[in-house]
Amino acid sequence: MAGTAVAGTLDGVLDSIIAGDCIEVMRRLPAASVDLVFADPPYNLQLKGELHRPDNSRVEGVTEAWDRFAGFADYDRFTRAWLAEVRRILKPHGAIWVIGSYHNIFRVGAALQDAGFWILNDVIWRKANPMPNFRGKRFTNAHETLIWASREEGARYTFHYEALKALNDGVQMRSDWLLPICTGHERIKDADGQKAHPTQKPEALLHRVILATTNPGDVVLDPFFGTGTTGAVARMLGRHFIGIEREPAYRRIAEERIARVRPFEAESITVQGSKRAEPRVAFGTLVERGLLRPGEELWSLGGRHKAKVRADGTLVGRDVTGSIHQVGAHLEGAPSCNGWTYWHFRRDGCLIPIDVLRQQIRAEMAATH
Amino acid sequence: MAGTAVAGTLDGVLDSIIAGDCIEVMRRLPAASVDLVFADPPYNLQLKGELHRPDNSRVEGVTEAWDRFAGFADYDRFTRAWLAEVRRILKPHGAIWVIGSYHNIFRVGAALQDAGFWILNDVIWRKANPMPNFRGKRFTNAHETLIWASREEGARYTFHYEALKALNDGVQMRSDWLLPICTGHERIKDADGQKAHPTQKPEALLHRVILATTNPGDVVLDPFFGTGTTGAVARMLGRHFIGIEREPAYRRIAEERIARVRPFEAESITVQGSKRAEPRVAFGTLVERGLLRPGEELWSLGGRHKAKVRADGTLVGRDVTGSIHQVGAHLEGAPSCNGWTYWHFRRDGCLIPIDVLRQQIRAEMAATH
DNA sequence: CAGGTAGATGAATCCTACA
DNA sequence: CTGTAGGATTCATCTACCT
Repeated sequence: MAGTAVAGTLDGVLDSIIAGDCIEVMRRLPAASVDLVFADPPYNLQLKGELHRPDNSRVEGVTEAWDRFAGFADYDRFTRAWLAEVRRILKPHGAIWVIGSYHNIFRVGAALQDAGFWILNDVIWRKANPMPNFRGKRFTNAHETLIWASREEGARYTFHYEALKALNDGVQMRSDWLLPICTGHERIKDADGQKAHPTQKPEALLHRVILATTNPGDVVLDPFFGTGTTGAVARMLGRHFIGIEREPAYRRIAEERIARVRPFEAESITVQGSKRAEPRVAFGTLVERGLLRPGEELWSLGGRHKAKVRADGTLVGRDVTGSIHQVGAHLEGAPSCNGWTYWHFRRDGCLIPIDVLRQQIRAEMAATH
Repeated sequence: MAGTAVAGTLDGVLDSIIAGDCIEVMRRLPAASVDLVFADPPYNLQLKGELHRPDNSRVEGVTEAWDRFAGFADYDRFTRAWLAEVRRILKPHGAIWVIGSYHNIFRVGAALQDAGFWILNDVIWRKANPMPNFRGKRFTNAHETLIWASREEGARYTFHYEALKALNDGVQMRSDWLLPICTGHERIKDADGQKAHPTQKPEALLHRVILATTNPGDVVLDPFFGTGTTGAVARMLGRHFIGIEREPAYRRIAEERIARVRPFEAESITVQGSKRAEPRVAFGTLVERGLLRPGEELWSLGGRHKAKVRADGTLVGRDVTGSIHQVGAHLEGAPSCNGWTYWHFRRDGCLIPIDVLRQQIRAEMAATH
């Protein structure tokens, strides 16, 4: 399946994985020959020591040599070099997607703009099940960023607006996508049962990208092919792919994986819409949005108890502080308490359950789903 | 309310709006004097076919290609200049938030890193009610990006982890925040009923930023103050603010707006505390005070291991002697161990964590304080 | 087989006071 | 400054195994 580059045409490399460094390989590919590039470059994570979960198990970080750079300047040189080759081999109406995290995406985005690409959207992959922040020192890093750009300003590009709208229950697809990370059977393991690649992307992500921004028969090139998610999904969806990958182990896995793919089957499969029953609303949200004021008093069901709202969404009652549920339970001497129906706020002399405010927020959220 | 900068201290500018260009104004402010900077810089770039310089003057009479290059270079110079001043006036343990869209955020992020700031998170503001993409040519641009960065790698920074967790109904706050855009009564209109500022940010967004990353009494500076959302929320939450704004019309609106703000009472802005902040209690204290007797046996979590208390507050286990943490870690073969939750003592046939005794000591300490 | 529980794991820039 | 040691810290999901 490994192919050889041929000047002028893509004969011999279509639907194959080319061995080698992506910059050198792309140099041998003909100009203006590729419809879409999907790139998942090294993130330059700069991990220092070890990290342990609260249960003392060790977190397996990305320690591979391919993610090590001397510094930002080194990383920038690398980025600008591969982007220049991408721009050369892209057709005039072609486009690029790049995925990254805060470690690298700002540098990639600036380099894209400097190279003359024209950003069409940045898209947020919201991870349904991200790894938590174990030490409680930052926000859960729960997303990654994709940039979608055309070859230059004003260039035509492919975008299947209606298909994406259909995929999104009939409303316009937004720039934030909720998708689970790649786990379970989809995650490729090696002979030892260890993950074969540290950063395998979910097929659902590539499904959406390729469906939205290519036509059947188009050529999709991935310069950091890894275990071949891009190739597998391209093949499923009836697109051609070209993979470039340095590591023989990754190439072998990708080849076997793609050989098992049955094209067109995916098109008949309805997409997975992860529907949540009732979106959870934090009580703190009511405070943040000004529906309740910090310092405002809430009355219990029956009016026997009072508590004061704090800015972080906790309550202060007599001798007790905590969530609306905790404070309610404590004041009632009950094992548990539904704070949403227990607590009431006063408006125009009437006591109104705070659950009314939750319904209001849910209505807004439903509009965005 | 407009203040005058004073070398060495912030006297005279605290809780005021300074007129002028933010770079020049910051130059007159003392170094290492500000706890937090929140910046909503101009996006600047090629909106509706017009090109603006950072000072908002129109760029005219240049070719498009030259324009674009000049545009980015100009914007970068401007960005790096104001970031350099921010870095100078920030306290060593201070931090910065910047908000932007794909037009500018990649350049800002790269400039932050180049200036030596250390990115802690990028945070996605998911707009509950974004403007749809009317032409159906792209994804609905439904988010903006914020970058949170400390002054340099390894610097301490303020983060009220527990408060944010409380605000999010007891689970860790993620990096994607769903909040409505600024509309309705919150949106400030001018005499004509037109919106007074094109990009007024919602107070809920600032509420979360300021609550999470400052302490009451801290100084929050906003170099692109606009109609003063940062100042209004800072005042509500018992923080000081410094605004910098060029446009007299915006300054006037902001002053009136902030004058109307009623700060929340002090009790309501104290947030859920962290265990880290509680006074340290030595295990030996429990022995000294007779809560545990020398020679008494402790059982591990799960009951598999035993150890004996010594008079000096160390433990003796199988083949090991040391602190409650060291002995626990050794017996479990773990890199570390919290002895307070690991070890249990026996009372009336029940195993009780020794942490209960620590709570008892802390309560006594609080009462006598 | 259904149902419940325990264990594993994911692109991570993940501590800090005190000697 | 560095080194040492106290002790604080996790969510959603999938697999394996047990009753």
